[in-house]
Amino acid sequence: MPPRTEAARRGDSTVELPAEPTQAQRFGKARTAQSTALLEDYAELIADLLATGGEARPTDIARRLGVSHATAIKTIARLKREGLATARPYRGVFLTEAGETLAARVKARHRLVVDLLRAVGVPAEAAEQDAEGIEHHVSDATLQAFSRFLKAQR
Amino acid sequence: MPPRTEAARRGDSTVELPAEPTQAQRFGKARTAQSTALLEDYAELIADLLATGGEARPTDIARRLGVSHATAIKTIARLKREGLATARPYRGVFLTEAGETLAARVKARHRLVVDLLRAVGVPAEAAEQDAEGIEHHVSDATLQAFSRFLKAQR
DNA sequence: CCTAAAGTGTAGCCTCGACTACATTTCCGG
DNA sequence: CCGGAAATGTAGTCGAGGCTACACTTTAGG
Repeated sequence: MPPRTEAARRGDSTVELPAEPTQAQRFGKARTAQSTALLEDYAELIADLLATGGEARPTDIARRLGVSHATAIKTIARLKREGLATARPYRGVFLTEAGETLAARVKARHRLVVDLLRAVGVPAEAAEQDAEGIEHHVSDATLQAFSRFLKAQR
Repeated sequence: MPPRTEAARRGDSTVELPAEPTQAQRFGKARTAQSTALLEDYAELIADLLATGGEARPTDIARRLGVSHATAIKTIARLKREGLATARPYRGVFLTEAGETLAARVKARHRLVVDLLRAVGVPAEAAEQDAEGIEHHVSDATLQAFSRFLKAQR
């Protein structure tokens, strides 16, 4: 039936491990998180630009994220498709209710992650850098734990 | 020259923020980390399969990661291109020296991340789940901080 | 007021990572 | 010893997220 691999033919153990659908699910979730990560970053950045500068222009967004303006515009189109932002040609980008909510949640989460990293002794610059990647993979349960931990520290 | 956006025309602040190439770099790094994440997962899993079962077959890898076997095979091809693994048709997958090294590093990092999450009070299941996504974004500096923190705790 | 520069948008191309569908190889069991 | 099931490999497609190149608006400033 199934071909044996070289290793198996060499006479190695070939112990039968009990199924791991769990691990598959974990990887799947991590992959999914990845797909929403970009939208979260955009929402957060747009909210920030609107708050501090009053306007969110594709070029500014592109510069802040380090991508070309064309890429930014395409992603903004995706934000619109997902109902997170509105934008009319040559008139800047704005967030919908849903977009604002997401941005607020993402911002709070970012701060919490950075604070926790700092609390366990991670240097400031590394904390900021790593948080950028980490934040998108932190579940609510973990977030709550972070919050509790920080409260206990102080 | 530059068109003003709707918000700016509405008379909002438009404060001039001093450049942020820093943020762009951070996002860029986070994106790069993402591209190596998959290879790290594969290397770690292959090492695990070889250690516990003596063989690493594309189908097993696919099942453990929750993807189709075609996807697994394509990624294995990429591992070969990157010099991390070797594999001959119908003969199983093996790691090169570089692949083994990577796998060992990834495995140690994974454990450290999980341990730290547990140490700050994250429930076991959430820690395992989140670590799967987080681990790929943890820098060496952060890793060292984690290690120090855990040592101090005990 | 009218032009040119900056910003905006569009089109086309690339790679990755995932999929389905189909072809090929291996080797177990009758 | 050979037929078929399971594993393996190949081809083609898709969307996301990048890019460059080119076309079109807008508006500051002479």
